[in-house]
Amino acid sequence: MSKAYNTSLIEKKWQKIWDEKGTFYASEDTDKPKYYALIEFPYPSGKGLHVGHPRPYTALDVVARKRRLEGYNVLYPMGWDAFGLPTENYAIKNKIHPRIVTENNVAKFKQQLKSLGYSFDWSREVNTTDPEYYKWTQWIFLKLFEKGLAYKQEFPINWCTDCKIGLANEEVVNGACERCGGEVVRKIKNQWMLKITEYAEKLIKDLDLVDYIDRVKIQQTNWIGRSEGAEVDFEVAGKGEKLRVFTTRPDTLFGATYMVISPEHPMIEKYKDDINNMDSIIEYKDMASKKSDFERTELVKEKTGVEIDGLKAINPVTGKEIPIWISDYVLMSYGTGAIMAVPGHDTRDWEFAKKFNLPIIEVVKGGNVEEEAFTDIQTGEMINSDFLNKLNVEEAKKKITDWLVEKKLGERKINYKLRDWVFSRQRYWGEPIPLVHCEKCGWVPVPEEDLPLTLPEVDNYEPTENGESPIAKIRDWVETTCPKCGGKGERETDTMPQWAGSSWYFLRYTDPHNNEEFASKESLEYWLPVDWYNGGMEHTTLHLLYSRFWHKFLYDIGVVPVPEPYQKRTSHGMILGENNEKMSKSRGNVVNPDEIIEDFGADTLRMYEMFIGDFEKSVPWSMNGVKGCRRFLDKVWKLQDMVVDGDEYSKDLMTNMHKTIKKVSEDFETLKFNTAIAALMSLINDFNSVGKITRGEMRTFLILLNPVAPHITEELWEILGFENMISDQQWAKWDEDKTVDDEIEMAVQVNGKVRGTIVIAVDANKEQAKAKAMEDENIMKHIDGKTIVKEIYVPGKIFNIVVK
RNA sequence: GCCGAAGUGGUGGAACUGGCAGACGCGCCGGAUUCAAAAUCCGGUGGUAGCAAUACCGUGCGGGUUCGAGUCCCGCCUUCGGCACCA
Repeated sequence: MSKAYNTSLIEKKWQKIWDEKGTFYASEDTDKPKYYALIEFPYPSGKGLHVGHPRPYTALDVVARKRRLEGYNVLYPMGWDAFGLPTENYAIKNKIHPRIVTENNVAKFKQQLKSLGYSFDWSREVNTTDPEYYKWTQWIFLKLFEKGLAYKQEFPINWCTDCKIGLANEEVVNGACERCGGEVVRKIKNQWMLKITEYAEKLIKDLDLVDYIDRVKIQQTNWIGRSEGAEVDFEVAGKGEKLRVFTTRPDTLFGATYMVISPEHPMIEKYKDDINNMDSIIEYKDMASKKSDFERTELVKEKTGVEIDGLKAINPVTGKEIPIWISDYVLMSYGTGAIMAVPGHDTRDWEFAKKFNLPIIEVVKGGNVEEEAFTDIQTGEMINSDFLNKLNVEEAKKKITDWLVEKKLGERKINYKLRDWVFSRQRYWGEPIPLVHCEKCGWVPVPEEDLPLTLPEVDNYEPTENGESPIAKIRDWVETTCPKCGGKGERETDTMPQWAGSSWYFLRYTDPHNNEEFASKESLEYWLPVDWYNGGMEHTTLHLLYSRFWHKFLYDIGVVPVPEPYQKRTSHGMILGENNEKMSKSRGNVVNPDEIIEDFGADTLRMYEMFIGDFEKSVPWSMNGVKGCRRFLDKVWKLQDMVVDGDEYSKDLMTNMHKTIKKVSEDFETLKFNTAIAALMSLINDFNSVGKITRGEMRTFLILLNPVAPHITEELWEILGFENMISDQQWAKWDEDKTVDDEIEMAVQVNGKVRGTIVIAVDANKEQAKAKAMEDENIMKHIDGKTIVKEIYVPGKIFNIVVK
């Protein structure tokens, strides 16, 4: 009889062996094909590991372990994305240095991850807050600066009027400060920006080069939001000045009955002396400035706006004077900050025109513009549009654009929704931006040999009264000499956003201890691109896009060898509480992974998270489900008493063995971990009904289960005296011919309803199937007395008899 | 409001390319074992009717295409993720 299945003993034992032997270190053997598997490195929060973390980690651990058995040199690294707001806020509250907070959190996370038995190469651990790491984050920033992709621009931040600090969007709740409830307004700051828009086209086009799940590609494409259209100049009456708009519908120009500019548009300031209702304009501006962009979107159902009294524009094709309004639905950050309003054919303009009683002109026939805007571009025909009349929308677009270009009234233009990346934070816990401002030379980079520019010590991590980062108070750090002219200079006191360190960490993993370069050319050549990157859907538009941008930039300056960083991108669903709500302390539905490991073992937790449901969907936690997985592993443990001699598969189990190898092998590749495990469960049920298994069957079974449950399988491998360790073996192979049964059960339908089943050879023909079917009483009953009008026979699938 | 995704038994989910809906697990019911319980093992388990064979109904709702629809098409509803009213 076997010993009891003692999870904590077995799991600690193997974790120690793997650690000591360096079993999962990526080897230096570069003759082997490489495989680079990557998961999003965690933010080490003070709460410790969440049961959501192991889901993606286990999934790619399964892939990594399988790849090793398939003969690949695998890199599966782990690190810490450790700069960030929660740590900083914790530091402020508890007056502990964020570095110490980070160290503690990392230690806790690391211990927890180790207890799950992941095959990470811990020798390559990186930490974004380590000066030896952020030295290179700063270096990349300087390269961007050097190439003109970093620039300063005025950009609004969320400003809490009570705390007098800038807030992240997340900290603004219903227009109020999350911590003090104070009023939040938009305050303009001069900020560092990165020109991601310069890469907009490439970021869309090169999606063709990679294998991302469709919804990731779609979301990225939509986020970048390319649209073709035209910029058109409208003259401001009597001012000799042009007001430029972007439109995707230049064909509707004859229907433009008014203009709307953003409340922040510079024209307002410029012509303030000509504007008669400046008071109401300023009032409206103030109101708009109190809304975050998100609130402008969410709360503003009813259109609001104010007409500028004193300025008029001239429609360039009709020559008519039209009014100019301001409204917060027009944003300074998209297009030109001004629009031509065509209420007949744009829904927002229509609502606005109805509310303020502005004229609506129909220029595309097909709808009823008194009832609603007609926005169809497929079916309409131009009317009321002079030389465009009778054309369809597509033709009209082309003709008017040519006309505008010819008359120098406008030009073709491709616009993107994507905005440049605001790269400044007025915070302590981030990478210092390595620039010095000199009166004479302007912004000057810190020389490369002086990197890393490390964070100075401060007494207090709170931002200053005027919204500057706390490091602005450390005068002897701020005051320095200009690296260029040697004169007086001041350091930039803004730090980088959390996204910076995570935009290139996968490059550092390839050569994490390099002091000369962020990674050697050879390492990059060998390991890139990442073969499989899994992460959350919530990172699709920010992190994933930012890191692709940085990577493409590095490619363009010749320091990385491939144009795209990640060959394949997949995404996992969230794990919710048992009550189907997001896990959170306040909801009292948090599950602690340590307790699951303690009570059931790491293998059970790993297996449960893979079995819990569709990997790509969010799914509620279930304690009973955990028990079920433990029950399965108990059955696996008992198999050792059923093993009999024989390297071959027995006749009874032959087809099942080959089927299961195929199923598990394929499902692990396509994120269908749940059905792979279901197949292994079925197989063990078959083992139990046969009552004994050969060593050959057991061997294969352990190899198939190993990626999911590595500890118990290594232990059984050892107990049964198989050679070496499982991690030295080869992945199981299947024989396609042996995966199919000779005979199958086929459903027979009459008029599309199943009336019986027949057992026939897989390759039986229609006549044979029909003969069998006619033997079936119930089938005959439904055919009797009727005429057969059609027989549909799909070999191996179905036999359907249509009768009348 | 916009972008993306998803709705299947009591429950988590399965279902290849349009081909027996509910694999596998949980729960529940019955039985074995036990002084008893837990654990374990065996059997059953979508709904309605029927002793049964079987019949009808059934994949969010309403239509449609097809010999055949969870799967495809049109129109809705609900839930989740993301957001920058994107002209």
